[in-house]
Amino acid sequence: MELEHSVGSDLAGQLRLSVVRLNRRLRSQRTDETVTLTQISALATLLRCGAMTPSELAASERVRPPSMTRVIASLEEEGLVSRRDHPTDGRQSIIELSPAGAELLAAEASAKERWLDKRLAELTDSERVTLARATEIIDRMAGT
Amino acid sequence: MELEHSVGSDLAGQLRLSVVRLNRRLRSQRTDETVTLTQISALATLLRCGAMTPSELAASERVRPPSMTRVIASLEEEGLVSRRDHPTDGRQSIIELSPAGAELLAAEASAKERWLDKRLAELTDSERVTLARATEIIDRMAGT
DNA sequence: TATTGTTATACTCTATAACTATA
DNA sequence: TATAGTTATAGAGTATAACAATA
Repeated sequence: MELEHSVGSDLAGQLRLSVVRLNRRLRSQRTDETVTLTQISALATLLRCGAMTPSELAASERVRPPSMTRVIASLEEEGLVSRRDHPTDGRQSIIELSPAGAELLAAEASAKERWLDKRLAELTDSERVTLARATEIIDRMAGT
Repeated sequence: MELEHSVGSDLAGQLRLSVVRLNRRLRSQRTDETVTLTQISALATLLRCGAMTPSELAASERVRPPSMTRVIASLEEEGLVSRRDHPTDGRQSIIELSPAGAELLAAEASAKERWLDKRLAELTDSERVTLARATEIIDRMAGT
């Protein structure tokens, strides 16, 4: 009983390792070269929530402002976001998804030749439903 | 219909972002200081599969040998694993979970004060079951 | 004086390439 | 010559601390 509990039902530990290892796989399998997962995540937030300031984007992505400064700089270089002045506050600026950024996100969503898509295609409908529900729960837990 | 499909059913994209963001949270919320998630993952593999060579451990963890060299070196420094000579091949060595490493894993599993445990405690039983099933599916997909 | 954002710097995690030791 | 492992080096991703500009 005690043993079973400590070995078999450590959901936090299991989930933690699963996430760490799948994250590793996702990053290593990525051969795209143009954008990183971190950049895609920021672009997806801009698509979902609309234009916002760097600080707001950092808060949405749960990273610190200096980290987001670097992500935004790389996205600007590649033309995937654009920056405009804040209408009333000279310190702030507004980061907006560019048409190229929106196109890239759409292409990502329809590119079905990637590693994860292939693995998902091998699952049953029921398993995919479970994963879809899990992503909702995870997003809620992570505050995204 | 088309819009709904492209926005609502990109399971790969949703899962990818959920994993990237939860991984970020897990690493940033970690205040332990003694071991990293990467180290815990390696220790957990040694517990589950038993002693093995550095190459085998790298393959199990799906990282390259030089990456595992560094993980093992840090675990050795902290006394969480021990190394012994391979009985027949002078090139190889055997990495084994030490009693301190096993203790640390047990302590991790029973430390219920951490961020993820608190988030999980706020969920319903049904949601936790969904996550438990999802971890199994993910582990199968990631080949672990 | 407080806030927004950036720059400087450092650490973790991971990779590839080159090297050493042994088979 | 091939294999196991390490060392050297680099890049992504993130952080804290210090600074600049504006409020």
